[in-house]
Amino acid sequence: MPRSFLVKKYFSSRKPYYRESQLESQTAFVPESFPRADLPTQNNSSALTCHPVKLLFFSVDNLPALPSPVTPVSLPPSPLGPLDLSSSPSSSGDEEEDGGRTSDPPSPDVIQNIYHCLHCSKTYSSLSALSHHQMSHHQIPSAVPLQQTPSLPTEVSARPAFHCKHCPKEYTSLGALKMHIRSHTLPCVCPTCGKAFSRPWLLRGHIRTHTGERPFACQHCNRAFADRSNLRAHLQTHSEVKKYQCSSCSRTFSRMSLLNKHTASGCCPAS
DNA sequence: CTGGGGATGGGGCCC
DNA sequence: CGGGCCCCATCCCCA
Repeated sequence: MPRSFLVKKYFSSRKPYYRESQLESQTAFVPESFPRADLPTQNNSSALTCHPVKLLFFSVDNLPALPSPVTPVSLPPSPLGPLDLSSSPSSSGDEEEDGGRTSDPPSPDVIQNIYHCLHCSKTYSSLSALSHHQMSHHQIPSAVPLQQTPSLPTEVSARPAFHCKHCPKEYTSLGALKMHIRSHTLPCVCPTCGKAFSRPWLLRGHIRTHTGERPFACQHCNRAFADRSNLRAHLQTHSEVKKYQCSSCSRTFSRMSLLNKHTASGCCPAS
């Protein structure tokens, strides 16, 4: 479980999948505990919900163990009220992908106008707003890795570089960057427990943990798994010679992690 | 401590 | 270009 992660508010607008154009962020988030009954909207949870909701940051300390619908933790009321992370002085648009989040969860108090433009004195309440604003400075070499803009238009660079405004990562294609940004925005929200995911299929996999569905069956035994990767890992246990082999003692392991542990434990001091 | 299962994240590729 | 899927990797927990 991630040390900390974002929780988005769940809104049941029954949108099949994340479609930015059709969503508007609704709001009211219900911090964990996801008392669905208390949700501002009638939840209809059958459909996978995947939309760009605005989120709140919670540190692990505040979070309930999300995967389990239980453990309601009483989160501190959001200092943001109806969160409006993405709107800000000059932010028009541009909130699609981020809704104002950052990869490293800022403390909740970070939410007021605390995003300062390094190029001028303006401050914004959301990263997206700041980013949007900073576009106007994009001629200036960015001093911070916050831009999502291709660093090329004016200055030529050998290859395009699309920077994530939430973290230092950069990509050579806009598509890759957009995909990455979803890991910050987590647009896909589980209607059952409220947990948010970056991609619809991740959410689907998660939903199986609620439904108990296990579509991936092992042909060698009667076990079944909810995730193909786990089945694959399981299949290794049926194999005499496993996929991961210690280069020193030739012992094989079903998982890389087991081989790593083995190596770390001292079998292979050399490697 | 080791091995295995459960859950999840992310890049890449294909359609 | 975006959605969906594959594959790989990792972390946590439990027997």
